[in-house]
Amino acid sequence: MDSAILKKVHIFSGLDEEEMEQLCKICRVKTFNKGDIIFFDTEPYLGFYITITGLVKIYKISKDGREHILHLINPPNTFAEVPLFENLGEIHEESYRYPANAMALEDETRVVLIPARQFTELLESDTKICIKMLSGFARRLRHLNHHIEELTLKDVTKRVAGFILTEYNNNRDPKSEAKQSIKLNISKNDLAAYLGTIIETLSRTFKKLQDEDIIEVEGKKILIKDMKKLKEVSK
Amino acid sequence: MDSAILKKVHIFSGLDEEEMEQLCKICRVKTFNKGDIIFFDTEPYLGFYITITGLVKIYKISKDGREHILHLINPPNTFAEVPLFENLGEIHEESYRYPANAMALEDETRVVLIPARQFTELLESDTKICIKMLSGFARRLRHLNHHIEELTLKDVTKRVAGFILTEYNNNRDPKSEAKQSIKLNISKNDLAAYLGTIIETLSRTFKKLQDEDIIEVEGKKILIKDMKKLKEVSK
DNA sequence: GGAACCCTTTGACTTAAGTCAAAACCTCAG
DNA sequence: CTGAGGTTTTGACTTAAGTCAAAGGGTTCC
Repeated sequence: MDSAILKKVHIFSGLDEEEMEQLCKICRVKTFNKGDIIFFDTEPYLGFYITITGLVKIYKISKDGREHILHLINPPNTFAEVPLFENLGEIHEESYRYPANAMALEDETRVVLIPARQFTELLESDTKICIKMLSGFARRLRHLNHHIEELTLKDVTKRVAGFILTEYNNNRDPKSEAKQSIKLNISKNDLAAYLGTIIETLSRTFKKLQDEDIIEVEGKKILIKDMKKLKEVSK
Repeated sequence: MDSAILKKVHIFSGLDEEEMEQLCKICRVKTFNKGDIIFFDTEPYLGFYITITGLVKIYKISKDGREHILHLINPPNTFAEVPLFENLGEIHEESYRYPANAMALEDETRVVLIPARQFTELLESDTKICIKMLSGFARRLRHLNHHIEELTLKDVTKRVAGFILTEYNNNRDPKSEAKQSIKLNISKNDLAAYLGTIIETLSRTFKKLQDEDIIEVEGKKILIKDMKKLKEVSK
């Protein structure tokens, strides 16, 4: 596989040519279509993944069938690395499983599998990767803490407003000119599961924000009509 | 300070005598009483902490004054290490703050401050510490994921039951003989904040579980009367 | 074009959990 | 012992959000 892609992945950005080549040798590329399962939480752990194109959701299903999305992984990013370090002894045991489910949300979602054993060896020989990995984990921890804060201390309206704002800040949309808008790349059902609610409530919340002239929803496009009010309502 | 204490901390367990001594030189011990603030989220980041004795809560306050507890840190464990790796460039800037508040929950809570700059240098020279640190982060990530799952997919009753069970499994109580019981080391108010609810709801939930003969609450002691039902109700 | 399908919205209803306020309980200092 | 403080429980009420069911709307594929 092409090493140029791996270079874009944060944790590998410090590797030299030789290390890169070694890495390329051990990893396998897979392509998925929308709705395909990358792994279930019942499968033995093989290693972690890197997204190259497309979108991946990491999610759990409750006993009564409700789904909650823990992460949405955009390329180029890693997922399922946590088990690598969790119980250093048990990692090669058959009973060691993935901690959640992963599904491709777009067609042509391409991911790279980095097998656990080989990668661990690479890690042990390179502090730089370790520190990059630590920084990746740190960011994810921050994100999860933020997510918990949102879920426990804020109601759905605040969460929706907050989501629109971070989404807007993350991709100061080059496509839609100077317009203050965002484009959802996931279904509303998935968005609801990510925000810890259900689609009906999400729908009503959008309507409420629309009635108050704060946003305007046209399918997957959300126009921010009153940034000040939106910020106010998200707090 | 005494290096024997630091050795018990997981991430330092692999250090040799010399490294240990170096570490001891740079760190500072502080003692707090119940209710004392260790740091606010408004303070500039100095470094991370290790608990030696006592109990520490890491928490956030919402705009309307509600509190949510992100972690309860028992000795010997670290906290506030995440900022170390988050934005490697900005760490020494004055504007770099702690991400949440930390408060001692018991008298004689002793913690060690490990200053950021010196520790980073140590890290760069030692893969073993890095990997230990990674494993610590991994465990915390797992914990947070689990916490999110609980908060979004389960109601308060299930969360309370789940809390009792994990608490019971974590300290198969040597003090109370063969009895199936746990002892809360935090106030019910704090427990409520940790479970993402409020004290009234927690109180009612305890009562409900009591009425169903599943547990018995006597102040800070909780007796498990029907383990099977408790497990059932936690799912 | 239209049938089949999925995704989303809307409405009516239920329920879990939060709010507010008062009472009960606990414990510790004087 | 007593009273002031905090903590916990209880009760009556409100409300946000979930459930269930039906109707719209848009896409795709023969």
